[in-house]
Amino acid sequence: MTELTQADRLAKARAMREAGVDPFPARGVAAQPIASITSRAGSVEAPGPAIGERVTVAGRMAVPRDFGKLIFAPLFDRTGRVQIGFQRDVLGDWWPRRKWLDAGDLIGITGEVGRTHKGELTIWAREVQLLAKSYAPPPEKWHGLVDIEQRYRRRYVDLWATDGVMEVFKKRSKIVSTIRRFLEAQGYLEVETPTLHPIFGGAAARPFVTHHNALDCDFYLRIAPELYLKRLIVGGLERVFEIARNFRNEGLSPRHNPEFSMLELYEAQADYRRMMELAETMLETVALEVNGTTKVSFRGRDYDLKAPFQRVRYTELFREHAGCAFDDQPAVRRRARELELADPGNYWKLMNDVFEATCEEHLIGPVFCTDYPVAICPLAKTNPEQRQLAERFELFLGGMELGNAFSELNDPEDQEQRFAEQVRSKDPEAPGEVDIDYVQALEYGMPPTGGLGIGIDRLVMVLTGQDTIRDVLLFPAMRPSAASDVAPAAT
RNA sequence: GGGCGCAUAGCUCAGUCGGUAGAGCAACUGGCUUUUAACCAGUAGGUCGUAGGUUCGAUCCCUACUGCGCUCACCA
Repeated sequence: MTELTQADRLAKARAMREAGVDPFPARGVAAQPIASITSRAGSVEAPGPAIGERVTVAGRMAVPRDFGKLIFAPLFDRTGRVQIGFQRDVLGDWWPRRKWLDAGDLIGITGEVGRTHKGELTIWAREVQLLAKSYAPPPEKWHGLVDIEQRYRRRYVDLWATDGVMEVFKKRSKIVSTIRRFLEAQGYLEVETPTLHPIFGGAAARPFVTHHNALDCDFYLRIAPELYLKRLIVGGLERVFEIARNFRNEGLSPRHNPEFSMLELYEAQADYRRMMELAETMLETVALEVNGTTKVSFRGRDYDLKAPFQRVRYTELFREHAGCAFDDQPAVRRRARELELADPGNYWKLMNDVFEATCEEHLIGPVFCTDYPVAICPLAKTNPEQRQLAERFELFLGGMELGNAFSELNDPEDQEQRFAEQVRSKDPEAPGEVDIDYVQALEYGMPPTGGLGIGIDRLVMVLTGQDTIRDVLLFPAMRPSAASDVAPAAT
């Protein structure tokens, strides 16, 4: 036992066992969802069909209000909350056992649906069953869990103790399932590709490294599923998607968690224009499905996810806000010095730093920023009309990158050269060796393909109005708790 | 990694210009059959994050450490 257990609760459990009652019985009760009862009960003026009905509910009991011979206590399950009324004159033999119950206990109640004098919907208990004793007391009833660290560390408490938390995660689940249905309806196949990668690629990020004992070699936790999914396009699956957990060894921020979920999809015969349409239609559909509206409020600003989204060219945005052409090297370098940007040692990286410093704040959106300089797009096809540009876009909302897409580069020779260039750069975020296996896949022929990535966590942030990524992750990354906080080993 | 801030009862917080601490809720005892942050009376509960230092004396002042929050940096 840990310091969370309260002696009086433990003592009650022992008293129960002595009386032949198991505080942790093997089986639960067949209970109806509370919401199914409250929704049928109607109003005080027009009581619905549930009134008078005998029902069984199960859930966690909140703090009881004790009147001596009458006790009221709220009970809640995953669907809702209802008041339970315990009466001495109804409960008979069970009545003395009421003292065994504490706030936070999991109980099952069978009783009649009714109302109090004040009209509150109440289930008047006839049978009470303790389903599991709660040794640790719930958080303070009015303030709830306010310590942010504790909220994340003890999400299992936060989910029911903090208003709105469960709602966010239910919505997250609905967002993901809506995306699956949307893509399946378009003939997409959901696939799973490796998380352990011998070479990291498909994005620019520092990887986590791990070791496989039997093979005695290092693996990287994937930073993106991209290169495996495109192998499947070579394999002829033609339309694939994966909702992949990616791992990037980077700092934490309100927008970054070291492990995060990314939707990536690839479609043969498509290009980045089709990906734009797919992205905006998908977001519009998901918003309507989970929120009933395309309007969202995020970080104090209102947005409309109704398709089509605005489109703006990277190069035009650059000229407008950076004040020079993206390929005017002397001017861009001058601008970078004015902005006091550190020189990354590579012109195109510097140029993109200037872009981020001057343009991203203007990408309120939802907006597609299109036609990136090809030099910063190692996996995207060159625009046939403008050889300096790639067929690529990023989707922004509120200055935050939500998505990234391009017409996939399928020329193996070109791809090999771009990989080789990355390796030469010695950039810690670029792979250390050319992914020959991927180049070989392209040598068999990959059809013209459009690919799209959407950050699921960030999309959930937008659709649920949460400011930080940690509020849409059930268990956000945190430093392991200090030894003193860890429960001592069982004795 | 840098800066700023926080750490006191199970929870939420107050407090001590340096003399080892209080409230509300939760708990416990008693009362109450219509409350909904129930109420009334009483009881109990704290190595004041950890380790040093200054001091007659530290929860308070100083230093370091640990954890967390905000922020900057990092982050396609």
